[in-house]
Amino acid sequence: MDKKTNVPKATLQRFPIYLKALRKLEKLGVQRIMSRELSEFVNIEPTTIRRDFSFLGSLGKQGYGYDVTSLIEIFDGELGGNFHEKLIIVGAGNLGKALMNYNRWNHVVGEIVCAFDIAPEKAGEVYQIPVYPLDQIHEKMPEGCRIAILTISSDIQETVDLLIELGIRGIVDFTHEHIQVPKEVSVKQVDVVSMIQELVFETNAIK
Amino acid sequence: MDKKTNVPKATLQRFPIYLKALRKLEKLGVQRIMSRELSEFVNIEPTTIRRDFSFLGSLGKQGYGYDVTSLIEIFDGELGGNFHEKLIIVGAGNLGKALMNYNRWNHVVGEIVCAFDIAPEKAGEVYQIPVYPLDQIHEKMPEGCRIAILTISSDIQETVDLLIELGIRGIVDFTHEHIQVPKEVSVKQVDVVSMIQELVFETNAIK
DNA sequence: TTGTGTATGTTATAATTTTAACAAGTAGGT
DNA sequence: ACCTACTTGTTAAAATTATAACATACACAA
Repeated sequence: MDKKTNVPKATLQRFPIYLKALRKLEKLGVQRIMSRELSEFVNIEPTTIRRDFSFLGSLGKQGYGYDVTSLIEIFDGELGGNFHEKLIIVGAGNLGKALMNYNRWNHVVGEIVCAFDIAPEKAGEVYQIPVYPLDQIHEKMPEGCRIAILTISSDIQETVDLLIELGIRGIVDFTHEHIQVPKEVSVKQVDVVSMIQELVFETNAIK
Repeated sequence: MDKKTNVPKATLQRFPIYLKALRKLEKLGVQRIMSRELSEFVNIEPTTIRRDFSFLGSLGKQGYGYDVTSLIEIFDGELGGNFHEKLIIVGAGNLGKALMNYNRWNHVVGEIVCAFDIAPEKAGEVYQIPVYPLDQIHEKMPEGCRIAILTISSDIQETVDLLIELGIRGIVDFTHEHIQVPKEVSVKQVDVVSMIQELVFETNAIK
C-alpha cells in the first residue's frame, strides 16, 4: 500500500477515467485492447496510458495489448473496489435525496450508511437510507466513517468543522461556498458553476 | 480575449477557487488581503497565488496587498460573469430537478433556459424552467446554446452525439458512464464515485 | 519451431507547473 | 518629506508531468 504513494497525482486522477472506459468496453464485448485504441476512446495519449498503467505493474503483453477484464479487476482493487468505505450524506435536501437515490454506486467504494439534516422534520428514511437530525450526529456517526458528502446550503463552515472534529478526512463538497479545511483533510469540489466557467473559458479559447 | 489562451490550464482551474474564497472574505467584511493570508485560506502557496493573479494584470499593490472587492470584479468578468451563456439540462430526473432548483447560480455565468427529458410525461415546468420531451430538442434547442448539463441515465452516448450535432461544445457530465466526444468538445466529469475513489486513495496515503 | 510484425514498458527528452529568491515600489509612521 | 518595513510581480531554479524514441518480448503465422 505504501508504494502507491509514488503514483503521480496526475496519473491517479486518470485512473477513474480508465476504469469507466474499460467498463464500457467490456459491456461492448471488447476483450482485448491496445493503448492506441484506448487512446482514441479516452482522448489521452497512448504513451501516457502505458506509463500510467505501468505504475500498477506489467499489466499488458507485448505484441498483444491488454486484457480488458483483468485491467478492470486491477483498477477495481486499486481504487477501493474492495474497500468497504462507510459514507454519510450531510444535507437531505433535493440534491442529497437525489444522491441517495443514486444507489447505483453503492457497494463500489462502500455504501451510504446514513444521512443527516439540520431540519428535524426531514428525519426518517429516504430510499431505505436512514436520515437523522444533525444534532444527533455525535451518536449516529458510523464507526470508522471518514468520508462525507456535503449537500447543505447554510451553516456550511460550522458543519465542516464539526465533521472534521468527528473524524471525517475526505469531503465531497456540493456547496457553492468556499470551505476551509486543515491540510490533512481532502476536499473534492463539485461546483457546477465553476465547471461552466471553465467550459465557457475553454470553448471561447477554441474559437 | 486571445491573450487569455496563454493562461496555463492549471491556473485556470484555480480561478474559481479564488473567486469563491474572495466572495466569502468579502462577506466576512475583509476589504484587503495579502497573498500570505489568502494562502492559508485556500491552501495554495502564496507564490502560486501571486503568479496566478499576475496573468490578469497587476492587481495588487506592493507593501499593501490586494483589494478584495476589485479582485472579485476582475475574476467575475474573467470567468464569464458578464457572459450570458445559455444552458440546458438534459435529463429531468431527481438530479436534474435538484439542479434546476439550484437557481442560485443562474445569472452568474448565464441561465438555464430549458430542460429536456426522454419521458414525455415529464414535460411541463419545474421551478419555472420549461421541460420539453427530448424528441423536440431540434426545435426547442436555444439559439447559440453551447453548454449542456447531462443528468440522464440511459441512451447516454446517443444523447451526447445528438447534443454535439446540435452545437453543444461543453458538457457537464453527471452520468456514471464513460462518454466519448470529439476533441473540440470539452467534458467536465462530475462523478461522485470517482471522487470518493480518489479520496479513499488520498486518505489512505496520508496514514 | 522459427521468424516476423507488433505493442508493451522504459529510458531519455521536452513541456508544463510549482516553488524559491529577489528587485522594485508602496504604505504608513515619524 | 523622508525612511523603513513589507508585499507585490518577476526572474531563475526545481519539480512534476507529458511526449517521443526505442529496445525487449510476446503473439501469431507459416
